[in-house]
Amino acid sequence: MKKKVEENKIQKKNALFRSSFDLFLNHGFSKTTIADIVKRAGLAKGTFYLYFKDKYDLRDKLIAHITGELFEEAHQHLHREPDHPDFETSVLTICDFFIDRFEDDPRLLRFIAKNLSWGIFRNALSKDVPDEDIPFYRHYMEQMELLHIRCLQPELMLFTIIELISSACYSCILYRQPVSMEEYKPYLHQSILAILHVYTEAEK
Amino acid sequence: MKKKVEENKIQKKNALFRSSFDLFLNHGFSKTTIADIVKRAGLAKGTFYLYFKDKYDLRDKLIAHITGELFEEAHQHLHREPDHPDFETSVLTICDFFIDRFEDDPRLLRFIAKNLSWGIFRNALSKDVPDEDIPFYRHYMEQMELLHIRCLQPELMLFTIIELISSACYSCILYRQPVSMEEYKPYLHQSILAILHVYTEAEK
Amino acid sequence: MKKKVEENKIQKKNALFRSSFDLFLNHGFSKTTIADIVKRAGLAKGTFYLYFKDKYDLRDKLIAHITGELFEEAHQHLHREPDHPDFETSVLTICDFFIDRFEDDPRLLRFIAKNLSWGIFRNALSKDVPDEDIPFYRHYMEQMELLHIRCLQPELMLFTIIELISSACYSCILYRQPVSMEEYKPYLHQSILAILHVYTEAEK
Amino acid sequence: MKKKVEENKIQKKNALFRSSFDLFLNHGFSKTTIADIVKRAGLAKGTFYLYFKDKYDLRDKLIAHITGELFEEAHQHLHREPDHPDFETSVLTICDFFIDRFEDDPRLLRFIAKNLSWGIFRNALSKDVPDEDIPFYRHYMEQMELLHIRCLQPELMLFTIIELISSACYSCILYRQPVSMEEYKPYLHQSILAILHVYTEAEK
DNA sequence: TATGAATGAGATTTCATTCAT
DNA sequence: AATGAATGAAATCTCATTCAT
Repeated sequence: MKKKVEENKIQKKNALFRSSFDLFLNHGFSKTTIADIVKRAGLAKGTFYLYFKDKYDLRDKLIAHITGELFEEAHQHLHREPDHPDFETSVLTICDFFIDRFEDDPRLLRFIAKNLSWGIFRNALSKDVPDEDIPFYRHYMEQMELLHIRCLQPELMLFTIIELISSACYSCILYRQPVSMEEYKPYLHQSILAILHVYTEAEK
Repeated sequence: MKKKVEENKIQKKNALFRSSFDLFLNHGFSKTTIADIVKRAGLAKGTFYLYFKDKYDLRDKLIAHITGELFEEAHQHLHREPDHPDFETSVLTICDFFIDRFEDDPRLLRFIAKNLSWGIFRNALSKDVPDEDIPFYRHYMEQMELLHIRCLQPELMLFTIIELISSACYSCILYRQPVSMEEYKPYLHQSILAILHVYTEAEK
Repeated sequence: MKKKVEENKIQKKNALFRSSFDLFLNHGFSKTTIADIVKRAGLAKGTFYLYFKDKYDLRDKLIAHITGELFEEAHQHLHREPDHPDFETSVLTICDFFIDRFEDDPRLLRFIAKNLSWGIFRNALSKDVPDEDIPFYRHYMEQMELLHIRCLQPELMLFTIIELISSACYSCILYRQPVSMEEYKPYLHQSILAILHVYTEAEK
Repeated sequence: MKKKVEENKIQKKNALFRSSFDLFLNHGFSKTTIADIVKRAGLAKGTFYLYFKDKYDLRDKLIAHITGELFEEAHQHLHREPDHPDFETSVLTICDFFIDRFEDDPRLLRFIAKNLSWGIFRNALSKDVPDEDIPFYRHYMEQMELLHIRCLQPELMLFTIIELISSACYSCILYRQPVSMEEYKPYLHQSILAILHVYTEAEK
């Protein structure tokens, strides 16, 4: 019967995740109060403190959670492609996946972009996905090996590309500055390819 | 004698800028209260509201102010160079100027990076600097013309490079993630050059 | 044991009622601050907002509360009379009860008169007093029936008389304008009787 | 040339009257700030204090001013009637004049009713009207004499009637409580006539 | 006389956190 | 483990009044 209690706890935690996620997206982190979060989760105020130290603790754990899911989705998306695309195509496909995802829900973009650091990020990418085969980061590395791509600094390459994509999304999608994402996308693709070459060309 | 009043007002506004700048850098935006700001500026609480609507209004105006100054500095810095460098060298020089500036004062980096949007940015770059020669953006455009560089999307190019630099500074300088800036810099330079080519090569 | 919490809440609310009542009477509504109210009630500032939306909300609820009590007193007072007085005598008795009550505590008069509307009033009169005998208004109606008084508009009659009494009290007791209540009382009685006849004569 | 200065001062004072009148009616006394008043009057804040001690001083003077004008209007209105009406008809005519006036502008009613005392009132009625024949109160007395009406307490009679009318207007016009003014008016008329008789009958 | 920038006490309100139940 | 009433420090913002110009 102890299992039931354990399940119950996980349910409560998830309720708090879901509730705070909605509120952070809709009203922003600093305008969301703990009272709001527990109310929406249907729990009492005191209960919050049984699961999280404070609002910041919740936020950090939430971001890791969300980011992990997002890359998991990206990963699944790539798998759905019929053939084995080459590496460059794979990267651009994932880039476009993120763009579409963020255009669908710009609030998600705002929340993640304002709060993400490479540390949390890198962590989320390598996290063991329950009942799944391979986490994103390992997959990324294996792909390069498989395709005989020589890259001495694969992490720096990934970092550079991801930063480029997320900066661009933030500015072009949320503010349409300096141009809309539709207009910027061809240039973004070119820039990404150029960066790929920077990191792989020399080693070929 | 009306001038004296006007001067006085400018002094007060600047006092609030300086005071809030220090506090935002040292304790962060949300932990800085208006009481702190006016106290340090040596003014009364009500005075704050004669100059700014609220803390957010102050922040936005402060960021535009600071960013403008920063690019002004970058501009001056480039002028100080002995010879006429080529365009690529100019860009890398400015990149390194920002890196140095932010390594000197990471708090400045943190404050700006979390709050800057390309909109404010672009504005700050083109703002008429009183009693000054040329704002940064105009200078940038003129340089390209002078050096016979063909670039159909100079603004997108600038945007891409600046986003790349600021993302990299944020992550490498503030968190040393994924690596230190010292380690990342050569790759950053290469990426910047690659992007320059994306935007100029085709038109040559 | 949940009852204890519930009781405690009622006590707190009453403490706020009592404390604000004293302060409103002694210093007036607008000069009384919430800080004053909670201090006197021995509670924390935040506690106030658990019970009332703001000072205005408290005032309205307090007035209804007080008015209800006042009519309850009047009701009790009438019952204490030895014999069954006729209707006219009853009305004058109640009139004099109010006059005495307000001369005893003119601050009460000032507070109520400035803030009472017939809406709140009417509400307070008929409010179901839990575990109490009969609210004033119902008693008033029953009395008329009992005494075979025909009155097609009993509410308008009551309204007219009460307004006359409260206006007179306000002016004569608080400001002795145009004359003292002692001097005005006989005329007030005559006016009340005249009004009673207006509403009942035609139907005889 | 001194006259010009004097005129200027009167103009400013009137500007403050007009501005505060509008604001008190529209937003209520306590929600109107001195800043609002001077802004609308097109004057500087300091100027306010050259004419009034504070907001309360302004309010009291304004009320007297308004009330005087109102009775002046009522007076004019009565004069416009073709024939010499008898006294009772005159009183009901004036009653209806006030009702119409207040139904036209209920905000005026609210402002006056909340702030008027018989003292200010009586004063306003007797004030020497510039360039006019007789102030209201004197006219009222003369009328009774003229019509051979014996009334030992004319002021108490006037007081009682006016209180009755203003209470009724306040409740029936502003809140339609207990009924609309349209519905209440016949009863109000009857009550007024009954009161007239109380004060005059005995002396006939 | 007129101005309006400056004041700063003080009002309202919020909210993370605690703790008795 | 769960609750939610209570806390009270602290934050924002208002506004009557003053006073140097």
